[in-house]
Amino acid sequence: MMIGEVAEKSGFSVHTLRYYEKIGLLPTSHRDGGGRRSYDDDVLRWLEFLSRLKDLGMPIRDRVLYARLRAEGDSTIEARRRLLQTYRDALAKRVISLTETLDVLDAKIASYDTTGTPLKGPRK
Amino acid sequence: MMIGEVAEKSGFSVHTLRYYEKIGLLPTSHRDGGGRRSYDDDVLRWLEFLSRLKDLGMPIRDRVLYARLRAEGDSTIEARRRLLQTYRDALAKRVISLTETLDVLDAKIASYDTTGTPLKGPRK
DNA sequence: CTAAGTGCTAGAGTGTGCTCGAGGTCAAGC
DNA sequence: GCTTGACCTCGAGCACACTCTAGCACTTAG
Repeated sequence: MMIGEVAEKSGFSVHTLRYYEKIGLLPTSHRDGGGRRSYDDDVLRWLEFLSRLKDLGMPIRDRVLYARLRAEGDSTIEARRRLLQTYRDALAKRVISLTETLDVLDAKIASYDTTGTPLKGPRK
Repeated sequence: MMIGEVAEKSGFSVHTLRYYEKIGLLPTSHRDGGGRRSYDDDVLRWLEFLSRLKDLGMPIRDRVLYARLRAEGDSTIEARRRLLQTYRDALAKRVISLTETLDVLDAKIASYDTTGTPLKGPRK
């Protein structure tokens, strides 16, 4: 696969993929005869996982750290586990908080719908 | 209340509060004799709500828009409702997606924890 | 009376995470 | 053999949301 296809399948732009490689989120690409990057399917699973880490709010420097540990092999499994555990716990809290926010919004929207005036009691 | 107290109670910095006023997230403050901003308790509830909007990912532009509509009074209730509804729906999807991510992380962490079969599992 | 503390403005600076542009190479179809 | 389009590098630029600085004014405790 060339970079354009990876971009299309992963949802990251070509620019972003090259940027990710530069900062160490993606391993140094294998190149074809013409110097172009050549990828195999594994990269798509890795990008999907990276995308989840990004989405849950892991900053890029920790994603890079995780990628570096991963590249170092099995000896870093414990470090990776601890890193993921930290973000997992934060995420669990965040899901709870966002669920509360969802309730707050629903209440607010309901107050707009029923009374036409926010934060007042129920209509008689 | 002066700005420092609002900062302490709301969790926003003094700098941020002045910035929020400048861009229209907070109404133009009343000033005391010495030209200092003076707030009443309402501002804390408003800041808490703004904080939720921020937390759910509403960009500052739309928070400003919401604040502007709110300042314009009851005639904008329908517009505000629509705005909140949009973000509520996105948030509902996001909560689902983050819950999935939580499962993904838990599975991954569990695979790291299985010391029984040393690392023959999927290595993403 | 004075020093510490808090406040003020305008505007510049910062960190994050991309995003884009200039100027070029390379492979394939017509 | 030329055009088209995807790729390359390097580095600058951008959007967002603050965050901080300089230089000054005001208030309050001792």
